[in-house]
Amino acid sequence: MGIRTHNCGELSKSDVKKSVSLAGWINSVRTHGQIIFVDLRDRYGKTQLVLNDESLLKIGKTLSMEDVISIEGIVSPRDNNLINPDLSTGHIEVIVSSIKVLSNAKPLPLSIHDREASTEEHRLKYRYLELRNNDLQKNLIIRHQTSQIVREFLSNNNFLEIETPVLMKSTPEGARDYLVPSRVHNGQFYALPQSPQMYKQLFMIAGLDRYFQIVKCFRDEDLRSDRQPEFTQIDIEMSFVDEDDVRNTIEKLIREVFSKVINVSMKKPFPILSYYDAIERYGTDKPDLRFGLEILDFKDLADKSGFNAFKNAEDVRLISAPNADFFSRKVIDELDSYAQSHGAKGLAWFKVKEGSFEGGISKFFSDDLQKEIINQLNLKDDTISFMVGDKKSNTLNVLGRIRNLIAEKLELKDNSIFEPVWIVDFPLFSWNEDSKRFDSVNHPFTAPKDKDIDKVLNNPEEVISKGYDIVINGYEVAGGSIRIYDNELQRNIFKILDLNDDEIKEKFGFFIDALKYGTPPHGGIAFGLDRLVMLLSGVNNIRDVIAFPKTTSASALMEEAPSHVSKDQLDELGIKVLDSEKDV
RNA sequence: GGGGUAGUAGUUCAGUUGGUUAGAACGCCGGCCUGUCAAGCCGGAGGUCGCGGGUUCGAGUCCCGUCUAUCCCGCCA
Repeated sequence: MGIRTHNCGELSKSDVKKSVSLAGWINSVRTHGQIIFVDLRDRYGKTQLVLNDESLLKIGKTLSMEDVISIEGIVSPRDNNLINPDLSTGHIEVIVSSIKVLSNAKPLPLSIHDREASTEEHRLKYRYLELRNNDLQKNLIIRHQTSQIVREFLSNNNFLEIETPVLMKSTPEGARDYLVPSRVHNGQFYALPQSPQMYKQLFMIAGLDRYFQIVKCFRDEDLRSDRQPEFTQIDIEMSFVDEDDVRNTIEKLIREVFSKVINVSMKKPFPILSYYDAIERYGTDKPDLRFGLEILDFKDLADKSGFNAFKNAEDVRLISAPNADFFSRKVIDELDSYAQSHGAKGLAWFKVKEGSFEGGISKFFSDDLQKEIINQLNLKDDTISFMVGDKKSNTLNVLGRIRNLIAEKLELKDNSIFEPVWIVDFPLFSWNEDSKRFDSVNHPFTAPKDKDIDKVLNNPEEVISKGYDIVINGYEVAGGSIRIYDNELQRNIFKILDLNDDEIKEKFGFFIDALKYGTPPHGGIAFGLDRLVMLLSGVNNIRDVIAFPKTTSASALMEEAPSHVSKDQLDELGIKVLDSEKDV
């Protein structure tokens, strides 16, 4: 017999009397003198071993948690009253005939079965131990399945998976680049890709027609619970398509993934919301549609009240939430300070009870005005309304955030529900007040709507783009656009972005050239695979779907990267480190 | 760069208005135990209270600084 004939999750009643060998980790040992029970664990499950022979008992007593052993034995049925319904193998146990300790384990620096019970610092330092945890393994399995289904679906639809360079040219647009020094060309640097954007468009120019890649991307910016310095994109590009073609293909892909990975069927077709409407109704371009709580315009009604702070404000918005009694003074204060931390001067409120206002700023509204408001905004009894008065961009932004916080507190965010929505009609440019010039909202290769092409040079702020994002439960899961395939239009876009001819040539020369030699209309999209897997796994932290994640300060605690390097290495690269305490 | 939270045994935590020898659970080591399944019972070992300074007769506890992790703002086309 080999080290193992079966794994620890597959033996059942039908295997009774079989002679088997198993191997795995000791999950627990229960000694009873003349009989010892051992739970043996591997990725597939747990199997109960029974030791009841003199020589085996002696070894059994020396076993401790996480030792690795192999055994040989006979599968035996359990009596009805001894069945463990919590185990897939709970109807049987293996009567051990021989046992071999393959490897002893020292006491572990963290608890494998209770991930919450350890600090993140420990979990990341001993990640290989944390990865023994069942939940974490489940997430990685979901990630694997997702990749597999994406590959299968796209391959079946004529997409080619093609690799692109990891060492590429630095283009100081957008995020900060990770740089790699060149030994051969001292003083020069490669950059790690923030995304393979230009390469995939070049594939279309090359006539490869449909491309995809599951690919690492790198951005040297500060991190968040859903951001890592290196992350994975499902990168997709197609030729001879318009926005509908891309959206239809991608919707099919998303439906396939959710249905095959977690058996969820999504609505058909996905709703489409314009950027403008998303901001007006939800205060964000990535709205969570699992709940309503839409933001309402309150300016005209507020002006009729005696509340001067609102009369002086450019804009007043209101959001109404159910379950008024839940909102105690304490909860309201918490929401208020959250609003203020995001730039609101304050968060006004009143409750609606039996047809009239109560608490907060109620006294500034006459009885007649209260009735008018309740009717016009359709405010229900037993609700609470929150209001912010400020510049329009602020009222919407703050209430958009308050909307999410309220939904969390009222537990309206059900992780088993998935509400996808396309966000479209983004502006092409946004004015950057700091640098006094226009930036691309998406990236500089995004095409404007055909009807807006004439406005590009004269009224850039009015131009709408052919961009689209897919948002699920408030997460931006994918974003993309139809690209510019006209050399002249691309040059004009660069002009609006305030890049002069020399800069264009220096940064994008090869790309502008490529557009001259016959470029098909094309467009694509890129998914954040990590965020997609977060949704599928029902976790809200990106580290839970990555095998070896970095910390918030972009360190790898296990292998201690980044690290100092030897002077010889630096000399070869022509690099001198300034103000460093240790150069090794 | 800014703000919040956390750091005490191998692990997770408790530790009162500053006061004797810093406790508990799990794990580890030893013993008992033939039906447990997070087994149970008895005993034992195990501590630079993140690090550095200060106040004090006396600091895990108060003050200052610093490091690390985490959440958020800025940032992330």
